[in-house]
Amino acid sequence: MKESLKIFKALCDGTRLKIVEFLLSGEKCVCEIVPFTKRTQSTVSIQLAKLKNLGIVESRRQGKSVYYKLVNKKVMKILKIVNDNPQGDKNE
Amino acid sequence: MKESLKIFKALCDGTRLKIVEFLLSGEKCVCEIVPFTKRTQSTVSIQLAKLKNLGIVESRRQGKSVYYKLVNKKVMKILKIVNDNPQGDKNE
DNA sequence: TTTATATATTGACAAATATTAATATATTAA
DNA sequence: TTAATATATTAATATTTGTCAATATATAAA
Repeated sequence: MKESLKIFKALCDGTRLKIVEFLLSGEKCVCEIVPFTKRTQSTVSIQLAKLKNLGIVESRRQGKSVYYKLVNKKVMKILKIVNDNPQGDKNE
Repeated sequence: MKESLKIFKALCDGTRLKIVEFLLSGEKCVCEIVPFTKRTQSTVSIQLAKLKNLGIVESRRQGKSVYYKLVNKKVMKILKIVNDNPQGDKNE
């Protein structure tokens, strides 16, 4: 699949978008992500797996916990743009 | 719906992404978009309507033809980033 | 008005997707 | 080893989605 399409498919679901935006502030444990998203543990686990397959995040295990972090630079840039609130014009 | 989610939902389908990238080079007639995407006329028309509802494009009629153009600045910026091929690092 | 052309809409359908409960796996502690 | 905890996977289900053929609408030409 085209790289750009992969990125947009990764971000086009509310749960995944929320996860990725949470990860903007750094690596997070699944046990933190689940309550943040207000979804069940299985839902979050499934969506994390999709983000991983799409090359957006990476994970590492530490003891019983698994930590996820954003590894896609383009996604980081895109989220900055999207969350930017320009003051000059409506949408500069 | 959140603005960012709207943008990603707009771009997460192959047909819509192709249309939007085509429109990066300027306003286009539906009669040009259809052959470019290699989809049926009804499919293209439906996807154009979705892009319009999501605030990504606008249309104007001129005689029998309808022209569409990109009007979302953030989408333009995002597409530039996504289609950028950095040479320094894998993905700088 | 009638005909031709361009685009939009509808209805049907298959495929993809998100969600959850239940279960499995992995790790650590007892 | 057994029990407890954290995360992943599976199976079932409901919903959404993309596509197309057929039809409707709008405009212009004859």
